[in-house]
Amino acid sequence: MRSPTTHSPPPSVEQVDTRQLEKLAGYNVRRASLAVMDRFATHMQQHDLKVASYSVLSLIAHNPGITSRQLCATLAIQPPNLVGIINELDARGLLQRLPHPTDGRAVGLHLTKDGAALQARAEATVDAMEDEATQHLSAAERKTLIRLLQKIYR
Amino acid sequence: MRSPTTHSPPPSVEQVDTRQLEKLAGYNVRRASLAVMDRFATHMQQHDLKVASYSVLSLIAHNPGITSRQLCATLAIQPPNLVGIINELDARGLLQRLPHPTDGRAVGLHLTKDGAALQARAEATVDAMEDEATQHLSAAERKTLIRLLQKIYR
DNA sequence: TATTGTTATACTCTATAACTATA
DNA sequence: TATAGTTATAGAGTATAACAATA
Repeated sequence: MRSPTTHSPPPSVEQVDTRQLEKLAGYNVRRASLAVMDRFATHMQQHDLKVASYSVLSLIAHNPGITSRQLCATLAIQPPNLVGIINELDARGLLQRLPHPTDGRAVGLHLTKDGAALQARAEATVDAMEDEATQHLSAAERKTLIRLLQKIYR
Repeated sequence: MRSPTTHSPPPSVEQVDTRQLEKLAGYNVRRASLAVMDRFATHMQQHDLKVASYSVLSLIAHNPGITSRQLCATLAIQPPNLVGIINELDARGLLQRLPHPTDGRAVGLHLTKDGAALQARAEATVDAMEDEATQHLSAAERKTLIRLLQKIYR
């Protein structure tokens, strides 16, 4: 109690009470996302890749011939924001643009030999990082977490 | 190898294979965060609040006299980026800056009557939204999700 | 000497409008 | 008329450096 009789000064806070925010799933998802993205970005530096660049590289690797439009829809990226990513990967000789077999407007994206090699190295880094990020989770918990998250955004 | 005799066209993709990304906890956390933040922003529009503004308002409500520095540390915001948020809430008459009882450099933040009223309304909106966002989750699943997320970012 | 709050500033990420060429 | 890819541009959000006042 802070001096009952004499004119008390405005209160100050020592320990911040965050219970109101921390009981929100949204707040926790947001904080976890910030932590994960930060770790992701740090680990991708060794490959000179941004988080988005890795996602694009990975999707092309597993979907040879994928189009820009498909990448945008899958990753929720706006088309104008994908152009720079693709151009940079192209300039680094990591991917190839080939004419689409049936649609003359579209371009099929493929990894070059260098692109495939970098993608494989980056994927190995990501797998190791994933283990690190979820080191406090059991395999079952990790699986549960992913299942519950997909219930939110799908 | 590029077809020596028949010259086949480059392959195209119909259904995009996202299994490689979706097995990553980080990817799912990120996607869920985007979905949640989008919903949050939409719902806060009716109160003319950004996501960050709501967090600040909520923390002041539950921690009268909290300082800018404490807000920054709690919400992982850089001090220069908090200034604008505080100034706007102040200009709207939602908060009051009172001298800190023991530290002459610091300022204690408090909600005005209007600020407290708006915060209460916004909190009710957030609670309703939280129910909507996790409507596909049982109460137990929601609790589990929060626990697992905190294992990642804490 | 360190810390609180602030200004100025820059960098990244994301969003919108409008064009071109094909369908 | 609609769609794929692109350009230019604007707006958020976030980051660093440096300052005045106070500890």
